[in-house]
Amino acid sequence: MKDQKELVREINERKIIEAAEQVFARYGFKGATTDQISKQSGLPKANIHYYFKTKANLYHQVLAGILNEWMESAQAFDNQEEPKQALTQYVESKMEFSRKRPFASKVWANEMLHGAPVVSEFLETTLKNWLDDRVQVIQNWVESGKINSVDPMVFIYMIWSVTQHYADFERQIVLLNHGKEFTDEEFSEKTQQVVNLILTSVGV
Amino acid sequence: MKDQKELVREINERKIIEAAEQVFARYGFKGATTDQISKQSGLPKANIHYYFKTKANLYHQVLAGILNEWMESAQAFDNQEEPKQALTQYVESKMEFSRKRPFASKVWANEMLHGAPVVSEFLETTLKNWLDDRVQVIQNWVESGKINSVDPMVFIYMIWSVTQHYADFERQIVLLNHGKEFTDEEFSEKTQQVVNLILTSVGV
DNA sequence: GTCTATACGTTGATAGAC
DNA sequence: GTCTATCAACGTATAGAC
Repeated sequence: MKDQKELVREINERKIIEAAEQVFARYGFKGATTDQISKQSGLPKANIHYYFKTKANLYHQVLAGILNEWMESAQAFDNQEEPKQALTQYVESKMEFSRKRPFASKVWANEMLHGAPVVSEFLETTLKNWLDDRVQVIQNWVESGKINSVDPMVFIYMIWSVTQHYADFERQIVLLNHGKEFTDEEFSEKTQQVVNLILTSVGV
Repeated sequence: MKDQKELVREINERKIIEAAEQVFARYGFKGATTDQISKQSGLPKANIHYYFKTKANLYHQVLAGILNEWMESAQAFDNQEEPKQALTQYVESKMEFSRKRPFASKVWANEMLHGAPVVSEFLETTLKNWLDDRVQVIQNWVESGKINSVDPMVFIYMIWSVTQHYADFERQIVLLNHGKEFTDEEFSEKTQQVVNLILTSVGV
């Protein structure tokens, strides 16, 4: 059984991580201040340090949570055998992630942009392994004539960049759309367009 | 005639702007320090302030330079009438920009990621106008049956995101490539793959 | 576990000699 | 125009009362 203190700890840690993710997304690691995170979370600044010791450690934990979600969405690639179904499901899953978790995507993009100082090891191991498997899947599709001949890495990077663009460059997209955000319906239409472009690009 | 002092000023301002672009790309606006910029430029810190007054002003000027280049590369879209030539030239031009000016691309991406606090006005005016014209060109291609039916904005965002990915996510790409950077030849092959995918995606 | 007050380091910016 | 020395502001982190 969890006692009350553990429960309080869990709730507060979650509040702080959610607040931190937003503030890191908006201002970057250095640009974010513990004061902003405390105000966003509704808890006093000293408590941030009580629960997470340092700002750097808090950032690590925010990224760890994002990595988990990243890998979950990656599994959408595997639930189908045929390229059309697998790719459709994967692209839709990536677009949904951009829609639902724009802060997470931005924190990730920011980390990459600045040289992945924290997640390098994850990229070289877990993600590299995931990628090698997927490259093989795509290679098999090519060899069995199910999709056009294509460099699998270039193709995967296209999927990543196009889908993540809707989160990371959200502000640019809004400003180029008369300052209006997409409705759910509009975003759903954009998603279908993206799926079509990606499927067509490899002849599916 | 320029006297010697003006010449010194020009040379030093250029040195500082180039240094600043690199440091801002690596660490973001807040993460970059004037001390790092001074060391990178080879000039003492006080001179940064002598020439540019404030760090914020220096950042503005770095972005202004990038905007100019952005628009220049944008013109590659107009030099050809037919979709195949126009798109090929534009995508190659964007890929070349990512290759030659990765720091510029990263500073731009960082600015977008954090809500475009400095370049919002440019986006809403100059870039919006450019975009509207290009949307019309693509719409005409669709209506004359030269390319598949497609949402022009989705298509343009695909071109932007895919090409810029090679600069902005450079570190991720290197880490997923056994830590090896692309040679010029490899990058040229990737460029051709990207061109093919984008042309094929709209049936060209 | 919560929170106020504060110490300490870092960094943007300037003064003033050359 | 150049550069060293220094200041003032800010932000992380902690001490210690409750």
